[in-house]
Amino acid sequence: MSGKLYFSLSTQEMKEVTLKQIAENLGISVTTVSKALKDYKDVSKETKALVRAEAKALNYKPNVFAVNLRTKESKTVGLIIPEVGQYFFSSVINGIINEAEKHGYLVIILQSNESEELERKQVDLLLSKRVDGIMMSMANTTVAVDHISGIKQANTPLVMFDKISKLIACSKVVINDRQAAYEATKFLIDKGCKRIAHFRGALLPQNSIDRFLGYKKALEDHGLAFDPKLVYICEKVDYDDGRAAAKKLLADGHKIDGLFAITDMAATGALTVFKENGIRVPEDIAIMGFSNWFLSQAITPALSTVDQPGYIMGRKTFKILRKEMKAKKQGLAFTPITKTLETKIIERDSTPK
Amino acid sequence: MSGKLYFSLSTQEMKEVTLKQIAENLGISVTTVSKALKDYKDVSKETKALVRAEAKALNYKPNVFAVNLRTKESKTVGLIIPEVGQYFFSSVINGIINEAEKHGYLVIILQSNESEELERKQVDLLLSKRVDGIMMSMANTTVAVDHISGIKQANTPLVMFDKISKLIACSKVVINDRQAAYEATKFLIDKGCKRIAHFRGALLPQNSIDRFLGYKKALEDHGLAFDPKLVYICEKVDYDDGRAAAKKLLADGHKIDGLFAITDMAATGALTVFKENGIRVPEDIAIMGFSNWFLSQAITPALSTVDQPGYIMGRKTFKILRKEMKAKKQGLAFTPITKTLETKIIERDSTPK
DNA sequence: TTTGAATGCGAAATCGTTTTCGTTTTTAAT
DNA sequence: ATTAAAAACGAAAACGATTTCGCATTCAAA
Repeated sequence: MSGKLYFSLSTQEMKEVTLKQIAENLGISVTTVSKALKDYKDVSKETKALVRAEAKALNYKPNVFAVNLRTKESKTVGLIIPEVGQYFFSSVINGIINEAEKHGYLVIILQSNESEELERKQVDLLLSKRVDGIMMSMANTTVAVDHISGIKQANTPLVMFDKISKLIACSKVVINDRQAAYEATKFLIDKGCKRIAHFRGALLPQNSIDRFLGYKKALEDHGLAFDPKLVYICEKVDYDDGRAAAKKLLADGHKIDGLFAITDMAATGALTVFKENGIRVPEDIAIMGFSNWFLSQAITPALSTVDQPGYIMGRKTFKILRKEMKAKKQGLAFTPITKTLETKIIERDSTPK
Repeated sequence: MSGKLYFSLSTQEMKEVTLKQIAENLGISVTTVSKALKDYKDVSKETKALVRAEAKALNYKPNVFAVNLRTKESKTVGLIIPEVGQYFFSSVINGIINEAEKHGYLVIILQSNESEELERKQVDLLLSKRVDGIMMSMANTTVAVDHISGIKQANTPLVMFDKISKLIACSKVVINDRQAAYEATKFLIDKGCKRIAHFRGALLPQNSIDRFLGYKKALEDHGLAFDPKLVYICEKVDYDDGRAAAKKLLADGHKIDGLFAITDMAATGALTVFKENGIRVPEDIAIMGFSNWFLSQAITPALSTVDQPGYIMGRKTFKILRKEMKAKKQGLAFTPITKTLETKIIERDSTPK
């Protein structure tokens, strides 16, 4: 496999193929070459054919850097999420990437790791990269949102999803967290639960608040007393948080017969703790999760939960962003759209039949 | 909140701040402004201060499109993986993004969905976007690899990880799948297993082959007969595949006392099927998974497995890519590096003590 | 044959930075 | 006062594509 056997130009000396190159080869102007490739009507059929053939022969690829500069767009969009590793977000990413690719857009992904400071940096980064649009779901810790309104001020299309801020006037794709939580809690009540605990998320994010409010309202609407002592906070809403909260609940000596956890992960954590303590699920305590995480059916007992359509949310988010980018390009005004996606209760074995 | 209360320029009329703008305001040349901002030594302290102040005042941000065109680099790298949703890959992504951001690089993520055709398109896309480098893990179905060697031919730095091809001369970050599988199997043997089944991955990917070979070798080295009938294929190596394979194994009537599955997901699927059929784990059948997926400790019994360091793999992958990008920039030659990461056995409850 | 409109092509200006070379000015040395 | 060296600045040419004009042809109609 000696290198000498192969025809190869040193990478140093091989020049990129440019419009100029093609023009020279054909003895015509760069202008005409450009127009021919873009199918302008003031170029003859014959010339077009010639140019295309030559372009193909030389394997011409337009220099995006130059195109970007001229057209002022990059066909690239940015996405800021708290964490790639959270299953819900990875399914959103999935939807976004697939939809974006379909329309020739590439996606730059950044994660805030739930930090407002990082989130700010990332907005700056994306803006300075001059992406054509930004999609984001806020970090839990974000309180001030001026960096987000900064996106709009920079005249960059923006769509928020899942963790949104009511203070920002932009398009949004969400679920009705309050209603979904209400229904999940009501589902437990309908199954006969009388004392239902809630593992909520951090204090700040809107959906954490909304799910809590839905839970509370459901209790009140059905004649059950709301007891703030039965509400535990899961900062990171993950498995370990769920375990910790469950241990605390047990240590506090509260007698409950139902639990509504803000995520399937937290619910799973609680489930294992209950099992370890000889508490039967669903006989002693019924559990409702939230998200329909793909493995909630794999644990024992399989988790009843609320289906939160991440993939669809991702696709919808990009679709709306694209609308806004299009409008901007055409100099048209764009009125923000808010899309609320449907959720539905998934009944499995962690709630009584 | 009437708009009239605010000072605001219509987005149409507000011009971007450019070097020219600053130069005019200060009555100096664009050249000097550019140099001042880049801290050239042939600009006086005073002028630099002036320029910086003005730049700050106008909130000047360099136009990356122009910078890209001049410098021929985008400070953006591409990443192609089979699926974002697979936990192992999402932890790799995590490592890559964090490391990249640290050095001012942004990451464009594309997923092949295990399709060679898509993978080809994506390589093309990334190349035409002129990313500074590419990181990739191959799709299961990829056989021809000319599109991958095309990356090197385009003189674009490339690092492959996890699912690599031996046919490509590029840097690689991997684990020793064969050895890890050998150790996992040996672990089962040491626990007393005599008839060990293997749920392998698809036929093509190298790591699927290697894990199978490690399994086989371990059997042979320890006086156990290798029985091809005990090897089942899990095409997508996920939960459902694991369930399907386990059902098939049971239906085939094979008596086994151990199972080594190619992923924790497949192992979990098998585990649930065994439990459903009254088979005790680990008493009747011991199970070893692979990857140390974060929830393998949440299922019952907690899964013994092989820890595969995804996050570290991601970081290392980007680090090597950066070395290569640096070398290219300086016109230096670069010799591909292959880094093999350590794995380790994690003992939990799906194997006997 | 002349006029008018099509039709086909290209020169040149942009997009906003970077960088190479000069040119000018200042400073230090003789 | 003269000269050499150093310091500070700018003109202009890239980078590669897009697009607006204007200038030639060609062709059909009168």
